[in-house]
Amino acid sequence: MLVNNKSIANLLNRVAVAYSIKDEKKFRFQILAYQKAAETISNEVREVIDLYKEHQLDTIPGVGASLQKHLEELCRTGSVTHFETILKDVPEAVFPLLDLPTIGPKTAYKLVTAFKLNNPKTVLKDLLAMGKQNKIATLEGFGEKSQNEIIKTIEQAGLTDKAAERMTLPFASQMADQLIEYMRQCKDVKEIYTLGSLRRRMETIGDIDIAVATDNANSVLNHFINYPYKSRLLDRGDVSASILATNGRRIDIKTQSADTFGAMLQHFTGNKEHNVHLREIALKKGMSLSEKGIKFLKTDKMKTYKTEEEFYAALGMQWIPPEMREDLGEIELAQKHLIPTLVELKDIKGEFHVHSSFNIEPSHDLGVSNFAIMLKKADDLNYKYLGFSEHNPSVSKHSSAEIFNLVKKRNESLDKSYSSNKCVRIFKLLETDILTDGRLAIDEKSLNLLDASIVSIHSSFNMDKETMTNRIIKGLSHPKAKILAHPTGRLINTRPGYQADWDKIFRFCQQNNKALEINAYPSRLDLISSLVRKAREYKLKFTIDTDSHAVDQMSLMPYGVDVAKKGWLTRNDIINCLDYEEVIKWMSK
DNA sequence: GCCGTTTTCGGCCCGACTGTTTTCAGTCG
Repeated sequence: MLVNNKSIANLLNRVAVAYSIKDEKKFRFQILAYQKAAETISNEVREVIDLYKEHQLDTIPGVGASLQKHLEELCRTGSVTHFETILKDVPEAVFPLLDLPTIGPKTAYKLVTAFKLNNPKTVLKDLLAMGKQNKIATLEGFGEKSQNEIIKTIEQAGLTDKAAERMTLPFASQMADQLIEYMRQCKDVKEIYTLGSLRRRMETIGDIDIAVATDNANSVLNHFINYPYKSRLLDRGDVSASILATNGRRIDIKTQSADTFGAMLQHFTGNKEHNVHLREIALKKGMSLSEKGIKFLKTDKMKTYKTEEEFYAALGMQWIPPEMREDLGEIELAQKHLIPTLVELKDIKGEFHVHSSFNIEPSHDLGVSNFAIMLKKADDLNYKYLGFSEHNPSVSKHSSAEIFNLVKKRNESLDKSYSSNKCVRIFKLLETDILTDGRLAIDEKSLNLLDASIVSIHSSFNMDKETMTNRIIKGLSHPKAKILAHPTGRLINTRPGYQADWDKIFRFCQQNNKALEINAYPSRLDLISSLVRKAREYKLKFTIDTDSHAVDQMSLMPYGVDVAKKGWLTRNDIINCLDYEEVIKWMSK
């Protein structure tokens, strides 16, 4: 098998599923351990195979002596005897069923064995046929309702392949904003927040989760289930409900009274690992945590919390920003009261990556808005400066003298725009391609017309890791190259990023005063936050840019700030939190 | 199977909701 982190995480999860089917009670803690290791590995920036080669497997949290041995075997031979022994009792056809909501390991196993569904490729279709023949309802533990539910989910899964993909953060945010606006029409809604991955500002979102503080849950839930963009009701209880929106996305709502709202927000914001870790710490202090509050085990008394600040304080901790709640060390920092003051949108004083409509005859797409409009927008955003980074003039269509003249003309036009505006300072930049051999697409003479250049990869994504690493480093080596734009090249739901040795690149950036871009464009959100955290360890500088090709896209800056916060950055880490003069100084260093 | 500022052994998070049940199992977050 392919030994990349994604496939390893998948394998560990399958073993956990097999343990659940075998004997959930007996293997309860193995299951947890395997799931936790899978989660850690899927979020690990370093490839397990590389860690194996460097004898660093013991540095993965949640991987102990036992799993370490198994991973070594996996890296060495491509399979693990122990895993295969466990998995051989579980038919392959079980796994596709697990993607359906409400179907877990036990249910999937019962269905697959009862109907002898042995083909994982057709299992969904085969099970649907069984349902249509009314055969599921006759199985023990199943009935009419569960049969109908299974039929419905399989039919919908077949129809909406797209729904399986996660939403980008900006898409999910807008969807949530629309719902929140609707919910505010209900007079019983006192406070309303997003929860879960959306509140943690994950780069991609599965479901929308919403919390409401209210004294009348019934009224709020009634309002909710009548949402105009509802396609179907999924659950409706006394305090929570779920609907499917017309775009196929699930929306969950939870309600709680205002005096216990802090515990509620806390409970549904952190990821699983954050919450489990917190509750373990609480137990040692004789406290049991839930969405209702904190129960003190000695007295069996429950204390409620209006705010998250009070809740964390009760645990002897500083409040933790939602973006950080992933159990990546933030709990330990909060115990020591060392949580960093994360960057905020208001700290942003400009940006360096917008594409105007000035026809520089570029290698890639031109923007659609002119200098004046973009400068006006920058002023509206209270920016002090704006960096124009059109793509370099196409190399194949121009001589180097023509390129020089095009850049010069662009600069003159920018000077004119500035003299008629004078509010927002201008940086004369370009987004210059790093060619396959690592050279920059335009020559020295043209580069010297610029204050600095953004550099990026726009071709030959499929190089091997070492070649790509050297290509990027060579591209960044030019003194004018100051910022590596959308560093990994990934496009969410479209293509993964290219392979590169990030440690090597980060070390180079650290030694040569180069910045990494956090690109706020919705399908990019790149550098990704896990790598931002890693780069932060090298004390690197970052820029946050929108990569706007139209003036309205300049409003996407908050999503870049979200990624920066998820990467634990403060305003001191970010170039576009500097004043104009300081940026000039940084560029000339 | 993991892990340690009360432990290298003995712990390991908590509740809502549904469906098929007559007191609970499975799933989800």
